[in-house]
Amino acid sequence: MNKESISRAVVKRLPRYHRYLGELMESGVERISSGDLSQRMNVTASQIRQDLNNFGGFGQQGYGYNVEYLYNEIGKILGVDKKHGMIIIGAGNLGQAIANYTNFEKRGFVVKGLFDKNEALYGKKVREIEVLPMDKLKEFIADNNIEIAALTLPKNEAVKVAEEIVEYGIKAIWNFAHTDLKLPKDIVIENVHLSESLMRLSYNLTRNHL
Amino acid sequence: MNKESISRAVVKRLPRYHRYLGELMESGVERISSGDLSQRMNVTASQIRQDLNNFGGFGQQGYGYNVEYLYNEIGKILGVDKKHGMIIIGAGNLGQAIANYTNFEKRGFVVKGLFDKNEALYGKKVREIEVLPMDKLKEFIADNNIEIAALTLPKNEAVKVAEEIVEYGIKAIWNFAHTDLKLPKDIVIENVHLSESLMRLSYNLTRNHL
DNA sequence: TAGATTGTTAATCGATTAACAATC
DNA sequence: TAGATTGTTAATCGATTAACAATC
Repeated sequence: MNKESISRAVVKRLPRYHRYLGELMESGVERISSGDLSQRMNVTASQIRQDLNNFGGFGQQGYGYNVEYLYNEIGKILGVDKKHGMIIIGAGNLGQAIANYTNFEKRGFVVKGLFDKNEALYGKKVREIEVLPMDKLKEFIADNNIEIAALTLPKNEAVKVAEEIVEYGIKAIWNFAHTDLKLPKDIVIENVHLSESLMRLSYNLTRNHL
Repeated sequence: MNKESISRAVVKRLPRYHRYLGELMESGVERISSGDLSQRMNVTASQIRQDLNNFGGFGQQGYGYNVEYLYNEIGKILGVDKKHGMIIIGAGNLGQAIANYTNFEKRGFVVKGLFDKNEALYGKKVREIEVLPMDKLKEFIADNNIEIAALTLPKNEAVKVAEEIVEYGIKAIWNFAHTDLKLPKDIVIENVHLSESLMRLSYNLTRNHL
């Protein structure tokens, strides 16, 4: 029932608008024009207005945008107005880092479980979250209304585990493994490929200093 | 002295080509055509050929591309044929996760130091890397030929530390803090904004299930 | 040689920017 | 009301895809 799909480029920018608006709110700014925001964010005012108008007219001529209202509206578009149950599979440093990062919780992403195949970690707690064995995955996902799984484990394991948890009803995968997952197309996959990020940095570093 | 600059879109794809070619090499494949590679990577053959021809003609008509040769050439373009000295500032879970990830080392990114303001961590070692106090930064960067700093600390601290280390000669920043750094334009900044990534996931999850 | 596949030019598509009428 | 600034259409720019001659 969605009109027509929004371009990836626009979606990619939305969280950044959200962040800037949040900061403006914190510093007590009530209204902002696209021109003003464009300068702070280092983009064009035209782009801001075009982006927002994909979702509706949030501003008012002669006034600009109400910061708090726009923040909340973008929050709704991004789905951070609702709680999302999340688990982390792979309780190594990276998995623990994510489990510890309470800012995700503020945006509605609630880490409810941490899984690992290493028995030595069972019972260990990160904040209030206990490390559980992999054979508890099915039950846990069903019982705790888990939509999202962060995969912080080696690529071979990630591929297998991904297929498994999709069976169990996981709707979205936050993939930190260095591989592309092939899953049914209604499953949302968001990749965080750190080595690719580092290689882009390296490219720019190399080009800069010719 | 560089001809004309390569578009961001192309640069973004290069590491992924590199990864696929590496995997092909591992499985003993010697040559590959753009058509074949395009199917594996789920992109068009035309795009692959266009992308590669930004940097030169690496293929041969009627044959395709030699996998190992192309892998190495893209490696050179990305600068992973050379060693790059790196430090990590912020020795929390995320900093330690990166320090522990030996795959970066394989691609030439050598983590030489780990810094934190928390005295309790001094002397602690992650692999062979010792946690050092912040007031050793200047000396360490100069003495160890450090080009890259990964910033894995809270945003307020990240902003200050970034300015400081640029003074000390850091050339590129791998920024994990949830803020945009404003630095001289010859400094390379590669952002990894995990909460923005999670919000994009959330957007797609929300749109999917209307 | 004939077949395959590149390198590259041309055509298409999509995203960004500019411009301005609508309107608060 | 006059000034400011949006929402939106039109113009430009850039990136992707298609097509094909060159050539191994």
